[in-house]
Amino acid sequence: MTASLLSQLSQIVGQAFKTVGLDTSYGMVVPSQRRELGQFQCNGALAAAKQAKRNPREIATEVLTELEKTGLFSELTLAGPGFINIRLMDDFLVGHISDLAEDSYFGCRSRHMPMKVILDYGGPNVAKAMHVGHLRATIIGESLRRLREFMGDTAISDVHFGDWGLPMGLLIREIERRQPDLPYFDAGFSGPYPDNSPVTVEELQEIYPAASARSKDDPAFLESARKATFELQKGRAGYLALWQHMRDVSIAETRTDFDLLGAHFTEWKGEADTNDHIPQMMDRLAKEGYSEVSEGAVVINVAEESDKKEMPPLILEKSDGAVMYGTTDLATIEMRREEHDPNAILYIVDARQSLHFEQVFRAARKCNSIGSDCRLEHIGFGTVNGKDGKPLKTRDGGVVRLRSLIEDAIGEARKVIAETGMSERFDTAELDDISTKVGIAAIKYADLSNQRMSNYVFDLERFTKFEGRTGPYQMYAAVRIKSMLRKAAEQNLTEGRLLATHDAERNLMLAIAALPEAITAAAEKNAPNILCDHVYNLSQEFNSFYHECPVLGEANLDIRASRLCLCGITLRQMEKVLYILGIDVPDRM
RNA sequence: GGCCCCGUAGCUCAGCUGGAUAGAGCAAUUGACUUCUAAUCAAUAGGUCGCACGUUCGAGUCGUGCCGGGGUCGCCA
Repeated sequence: MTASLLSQLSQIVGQAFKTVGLDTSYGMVVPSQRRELGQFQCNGALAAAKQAKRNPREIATEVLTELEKTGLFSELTLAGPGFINIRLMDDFLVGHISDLAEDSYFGCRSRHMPMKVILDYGGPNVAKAMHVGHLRATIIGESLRRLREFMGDTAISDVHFGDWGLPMGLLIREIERRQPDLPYFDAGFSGPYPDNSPVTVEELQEIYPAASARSKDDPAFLESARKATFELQKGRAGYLALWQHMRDVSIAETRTDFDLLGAHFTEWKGEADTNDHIPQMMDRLAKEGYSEVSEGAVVINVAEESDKKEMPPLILEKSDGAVMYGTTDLATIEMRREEHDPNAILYIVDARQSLHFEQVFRAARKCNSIGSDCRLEHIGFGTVNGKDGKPLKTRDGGVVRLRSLIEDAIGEARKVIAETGMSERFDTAELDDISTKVGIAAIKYADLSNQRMSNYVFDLERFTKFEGRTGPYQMYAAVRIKSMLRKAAEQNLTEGRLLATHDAERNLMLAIAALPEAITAAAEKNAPNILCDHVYNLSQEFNSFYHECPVLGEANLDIRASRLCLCGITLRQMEKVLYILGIDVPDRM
């Protein structure tokens, strides 16, 4: 496996520092901020000077002398207070890219210790249509899952269905209020219950808001819903049967959304799956003295002496006997430990739930629900806002459904595609396919390219402009390569040994070589926007290359074969990174 | 009020462990299509990095304090 270009260079420069009596860590090399001065730079002489109390330029000069001996660099200069600017010999660069071409992971796995990671994202709820709030969780979560797989980790993704709290009681009572004759509410009914759901998912989506509203101005109704929730959790047969129906139709509905967004889950578990585990967990926590009764509820005190902020206890059992999502979250951690023994559990959930997760994580540590070697991390994200800067709403103030968001994007894409005159070239089926891919890519790239924690403005017109920093721009670059390679194949042209004959080629190679650092940084910070930056640079360098360097029409056969090879590796990397971002590239557009 | 997140070009946003002249995209201006897809490329212009102190040879980046926006703070998820 090939080490990344930067790590190789850092090692070489580090060795030079060592030779002149300084620590190798000063040899860290980064891409140059000023391309006209070099391809890479090392600022270590400044830091070393501080430490050794010496003149930085003096140190840099000594290092330069060592580096010149290697014969790997075509240009080495000392600039400013002690910056070392570096340009590589073409052979070195070309050799490195040739090595990468042999590695389907472009050197990204070379220093990574594979681990087992559980990603918890998506988080749809029974009866509620998926809405804007689920967009980021799904897009970011899926991207992080693909990133993990790319790095060689075992990635387990769990949709963690919201199917066990008070909303279930509200639904049961509201349905009973409307259809009291259904057998589910008759405690004496001995079954069997009907095979078909008494409610459709569309009905549920109307019933839930109605029930929720009713609970707010009818305390008796709320009370009865609490009781129903409790009874459901205790296993009342009729309620369970009705719940199962509601859950089934809701899951079926969410699958459509997840399919559209390309989200893949290895597990379709939910809060309810913890129900059998909860009693023994509660027993243990009580017996070992972790939980206590406070104001009629069973809680775990998670405040610590050193806390500057207020830290409310985690409530495991409400005074009415029902459990809460903190309870199921804690139980889920224990069950995941037993089933998977993961190295990390990542929760891709709205940043507003950070307090909740801090409570749960503290409780899990305190109660030894999970080993200290397992990372627990809340990967929060900001809200999706409208043009007014406030969370996105429909015109009449309602919740924006995820489906309509996606459909709007595809519609917008279709419109722009029609304007380009593409309808002349492709048939309806292909146009549909391209519109879908473009629309989804527009949404995803716009979402992922923002820093996770920031809120962003959802502006379809801007996302689908197809100019500049958008998903479609990247797709377009990839499609151009595909088209060229197709033509090359038709003409029986073949790839050949890589050469560097033009700066546009060198710059493209440098962009390709930068992937490992982008992958590492993206994984460390759980930040897909770093990959968006990378693929954007790659597309830009390719487009420059495309304009300046003819490929198929190149007269020199060695250069032509080399350029074909470079196009091939560019496309392979582009498609891989776009795949991690969840973006599919059509063959033509 | 406590705590968390955000504040960078007219707009939308990047900025890695503190380094040279703070970067992209959109919008504006100018050039490049008989040419491998112009959904592209090349160039110009645009800035008191919210404010003030502090640490440092050096701060958008680190520390403290303010200001502005958003979020959150015990039986919803």
